[in-house]
This record gives sequence, C-alpha cells and structure tokens, in this order.
Amino acid sequence: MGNLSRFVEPVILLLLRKKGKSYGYDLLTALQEHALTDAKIEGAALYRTLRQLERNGNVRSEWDVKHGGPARHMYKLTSDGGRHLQEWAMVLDHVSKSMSRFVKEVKKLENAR
Amino acid sequence: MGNLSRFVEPVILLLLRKKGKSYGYDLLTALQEHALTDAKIEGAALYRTLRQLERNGNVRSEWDVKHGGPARHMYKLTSDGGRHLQEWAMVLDHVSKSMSRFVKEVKKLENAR
DNA sequence: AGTTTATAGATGCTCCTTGCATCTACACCT
DNA sequence: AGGTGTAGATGCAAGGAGCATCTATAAACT
Repeated sequence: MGNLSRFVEPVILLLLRKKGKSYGYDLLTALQEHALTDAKIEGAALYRTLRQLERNGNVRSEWDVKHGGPARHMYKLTSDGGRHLQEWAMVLDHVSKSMSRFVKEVKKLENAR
Repeated sequence: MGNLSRFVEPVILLLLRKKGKSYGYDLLTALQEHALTDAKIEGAALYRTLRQLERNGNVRSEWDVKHGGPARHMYKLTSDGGRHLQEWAMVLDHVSKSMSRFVKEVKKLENAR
C-alpha cells in the first residue's frame, strides 16, 4: 500500500486543544490512537512538527522540570493555532467527503461488474 | 495550508476502471475534477505515477497512433490493478471516517468553548 | 512555406520531506 | 555500576514533488 500522509499536524493541534497542554513524548502515544491512518508515527516526525508549529506561531512552549525524569517541552495552542485547527477541520471535512464519494463509486462499479 | 497528499494513484485507478482505457493527457483533465483535494495535479506527477503503476503491474499500456496528433500511451487496468483499487477503497474508507470523527470533535470543542 | 497553437509524453534538477539510526541526558531500580 | 524507561533532538541518505524544459506531431493560421 502506498504512503499515505499521516496528517500529524492537525492531530497534534486537536490533542493540544483537548489536553490544554502536553509534550512530545506524551503526544507520541496519544497520536497512535487518534491518528487518521493506521500507519505508525515516527518520533522524529512528531518532534519536527512540534518545532515547526512553534516557528509558525501555532503553539508556544516552555520547559517543565518540576517532576522526576528529564525535562519536558510543554506545548500549548496559541490563538493562531486554534484558528489553524479550524482551517484543518474545514479541509479535512472536504477531503473526507471526497473520499467517501470515491469509495461509493468504487463499490458501485464493483457491484455492476 | 500544508501540502496534502494528492492521492493521484487511486484516482487514476478509478478513472481507468470507469473509462476502460485512457491516456495521460486525457487523465490530466479528468483528474482535476475527480481529485480528492483541491490542489492542482502536476503533469509530471501524473506521468510518473502512470509509469510506476505499470512497473508494479497495476496497469498495462500500448501506443495508440490511429488518430491525428502525437502518439498516445493508452493504459488499462490489469486484474492486479483492480484489486489494488479495492484496497485503496478500503483504506480511504477508513481514513474518511477517521477524518469525519476528527471534524466532529473539533466542532464539539468549538461549541463548548 | 513558415509560424503558432494544441496535443502528448517524458525527464533533469533542485529543494524538501521522511525514515532510520543514533546521540545526549535524567531518574529510578537492582 | 549497569540496565531501563523517559524525554528531546539531529545527521544522513533516499525518495518525492515542483518547476522548467525538451522532443515531437498535426492542425490552423498568415
């Protein structure tokens, strides 16, 4: 099967909206469940996406050291990020419907075969 | 907005199933309408995808010179290609539903805001 | 006859993304 | 002291995508 886009970015935005704030290692496990495809999410992809989202002003981060273990890079949505999530929802709504039509058409052709 | 995958491959497979056979230049216009996203499809991407599909045994081609103008590379689905289309339909059905859930959740969070 | 336009397929080059491996570092347990 | 789990990050090679460009045929126009 071909390489589907994993849509990591919008799922991160959604998880941050739901959780309020979170960090990479925590998001990594949550991503696997909320992912739009069943492909595994690379750690590298996640950390890069987070930093890219921060460069673009969609999230803001600070270090959290108040706990055992290595420091956590805590991220939360900015207002720009919230708007970005809304845009993603519109795009994915459109794509979802297109895919649904695609599937219906394949089934129709299959039945008429 | 980020670069969405264009899902060129499954749409080509579907168009070939519907049309029986076709060629690149013809598919290029049909693709823009049947595309799963609103991003424009590159000619280069199309021709490369067609040749890749042939390398993988999903389509077969022959030259068609019985008409005015330059020769056309006529493609049609193989039985492997038909199965590949069914697989794509299953994958896209799953992705479509995941996206739909995503959109619902964003709307729910938006309303609760 | 020569030029332009539309059709048709293909590829070179460069940039960007991705996948995989690897690295550093902290804390806890044995 | 060494192993394990947590946490973040990057180097490098391979692959994908975008843009421009190239060849070629035929019809239409001048």
